[in-house]
Amino acid sequence: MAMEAKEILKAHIEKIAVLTDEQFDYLFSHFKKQSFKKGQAIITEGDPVDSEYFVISGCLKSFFINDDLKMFILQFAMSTWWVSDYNALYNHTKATVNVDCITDAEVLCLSNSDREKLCNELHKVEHFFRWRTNRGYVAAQKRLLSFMNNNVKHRYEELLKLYPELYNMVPKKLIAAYLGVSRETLSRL
Amino acid sequence: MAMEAKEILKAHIEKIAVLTDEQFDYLFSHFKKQSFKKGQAIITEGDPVDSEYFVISGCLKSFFINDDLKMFILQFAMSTWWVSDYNALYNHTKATVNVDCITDAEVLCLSNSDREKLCNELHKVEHFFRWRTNRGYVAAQKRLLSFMNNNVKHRYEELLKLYPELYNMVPKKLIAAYLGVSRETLSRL
DNA sequence: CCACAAATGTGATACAGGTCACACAGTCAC
DNA sequence: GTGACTGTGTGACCTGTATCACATTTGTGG
Repeated sequence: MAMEAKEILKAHIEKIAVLTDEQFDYLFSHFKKQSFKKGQAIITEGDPVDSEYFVISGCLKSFFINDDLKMFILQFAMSTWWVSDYNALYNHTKATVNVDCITDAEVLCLSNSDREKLCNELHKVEHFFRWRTNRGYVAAQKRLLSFMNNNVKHRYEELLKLYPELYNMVPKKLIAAYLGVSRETLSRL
Repeated sequence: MAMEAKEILKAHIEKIAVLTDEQFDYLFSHFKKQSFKKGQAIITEGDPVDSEYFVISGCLKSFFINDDLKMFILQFAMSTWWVSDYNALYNHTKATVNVDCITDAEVLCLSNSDREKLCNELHKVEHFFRWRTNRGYVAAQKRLLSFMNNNVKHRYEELLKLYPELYNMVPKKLIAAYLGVSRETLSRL
């Protein structure tokens, strides 16, 4: 099972940066495997954030709660996705975003300082993380455009086409919180 | 004037990555200075995209036109901002996003292949570009949250607080296109 | 298997923002 | 200066979505 996590991370990184076995083992030695139960919190608003998480199995969400206690979901995270409060992580501030588990989950935890150390020591690792953020940036821009351009129904269908597994895995009210509409409106399709 | 552009880029990069003079000169030799007139297009939908642009002076916008010919602004870009159609640039596809000039502008143009070459040759350059995209990613997430959480008036005030110079520099209908509302609604505050 | 909680569906109503139409001011070319 | 074009304000009306209220279904722990 520990082997499986290692293989998943290795396959994920190899698509972008080819590391020797020693390099990868060294990289991997900085990740801590953690298991969480459904509903458990991983990052809580107001706490300091010092790590990011690579999902092995299960489904997490990162979300924001506003003053009216309304929840907005920034991201669902499934196997091979990375998740954290990146604003807090990069700027060393307290979390404004929460991360918790929609299902039981296994993750690999990497601290910010270890990531920076590894990026500094291994050029190829820095290359990997540059690529990863590039992808995240492009995805965020696309989502922004979809928000401005498309109505709720269109965005809902888009989401389900991209991630059909969400339909059964997560409650509709969370999907509504991702789309930025009320659960009642989503229910009426 | 060519000197000025070089100084602006140098100061911008130095905040993150300390290069020797030779390294910076080498880096800089890959940038092409270009001047554009107000209204001129830099990236046009449907064309291939092979460069990104670092703004020295003036104001650009990147925007998307939907099927109903409605315009949505992804980003305004002023001095020291980077702009391109990053989706097309990274994935070698045709542009779906346009970039043009709101005012006369001077930019430094860097091709995708030169950036990748430089990132590969100089670890510190790769570090710089990783940092840059990290910032863009965090900004995009913040904007997404603001879109979901705040009404138009709030977002308008937020934008003007962050970039007061926009109020006089760009027409209100472009600000409306950035906020994702009609110009009439913006006009009524 | 029961009991309670969570999730989901649906009606009635309110309101923010879209759309269309028109007025008027500012800018620019000639 | 005149005419054309762009930018901006404002009224009237329409529509999508939020909100509140309640009913119904599904899930879960004991």
